[in-house]
Amino acid sequence: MPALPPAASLLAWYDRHRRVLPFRSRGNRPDPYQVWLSEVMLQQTTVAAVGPRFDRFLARFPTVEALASAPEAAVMEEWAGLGYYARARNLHACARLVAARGGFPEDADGLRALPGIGAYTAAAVAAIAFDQPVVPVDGNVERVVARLAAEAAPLPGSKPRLAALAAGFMADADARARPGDFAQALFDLGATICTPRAPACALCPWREGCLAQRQGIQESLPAKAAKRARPLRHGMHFLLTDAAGQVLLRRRPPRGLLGGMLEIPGTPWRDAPWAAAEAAEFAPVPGLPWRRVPGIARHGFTHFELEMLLLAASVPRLAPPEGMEARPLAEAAGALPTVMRRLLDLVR
DNA sequence: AACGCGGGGTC
DNA sequence: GACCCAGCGTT
Repeated sequence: MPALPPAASLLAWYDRHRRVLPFRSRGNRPDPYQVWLSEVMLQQTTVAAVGPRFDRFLARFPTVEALASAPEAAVMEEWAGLGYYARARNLHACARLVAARGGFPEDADGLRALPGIGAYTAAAVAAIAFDQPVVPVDGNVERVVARLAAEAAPLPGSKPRLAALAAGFMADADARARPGDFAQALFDLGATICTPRAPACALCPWREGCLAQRQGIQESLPAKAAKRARPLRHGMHFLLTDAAGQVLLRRRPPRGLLGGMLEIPGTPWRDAPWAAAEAAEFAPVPGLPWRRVPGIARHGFTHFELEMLLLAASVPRLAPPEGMEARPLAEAAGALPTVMRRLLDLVR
């Protein structure tokens, strides 16, 4: 293992340059509920996207007990637009377990056993909320450590080695004295100095100890395995409204893509485009005179691109079939995932 | 170990 | 466009 630079240099930099963030406590002791909630929201989600949503979520569910006693549909609706909806389902399940046991476990192993909490989140909550001497390893930390050590092996294969290197920081007494600050200092360094492109090495408190910077290869690290191309899929959807301005929505199956979220009824998403005639069998109400809404709604998912066409019809009064519900069109967007909002954009 | 799982910011 | 983000659960 190469020598790691001193934690004291990073902590001194952090004390001068730390970011002020909505979900980061100011001086007072952090609330474990708020730390946990922010860490789950921040999984694969940018700080800018989480900021306003964290405040809104906290206003609606101020404590873990309030979240535990809420209906799951209310939690899913509050999460709408944030993506990775399994997070919301696991968040709710986790809140119930924590409320039942009277509080969060205070060590990483105990946290790791809860739904939606993996190695990263367990370490982050343990360090930030409970001062446990652990180093959470997220994308920022992987990048910082890969550069410090000039680790040439590509991700994700190099994950175990980078995690082992990061864990080595807790041998430094200065890091061990302030585990929460040290973790957040690593995040801030990765977000503002040791960035994926064009890192600001001239401003880095660890410049002297960075092997990649010394070799001039920092911009090429961490190496990553090539990704597969995303295929294009097609769908046709049915916007059924009534005279009272209600729109017909359907609840998706509880697991899988957009699991548990509301949607605008439609065909399955497949490789080949749909013709209106063959899509008709998927219409929520048979025999209506569907008319094509001009335009194509496009949306990108993690592993495929989607193009959707929209058909519209109206009835005097909606009578939702089993598994569906009617909502005022004006408020439907707030309850729908972004991919479905793209369809509503077509009728505006 | 590989894959499924959203959406948006940024260059 | 391509990359990446305070990753997790399943297989």
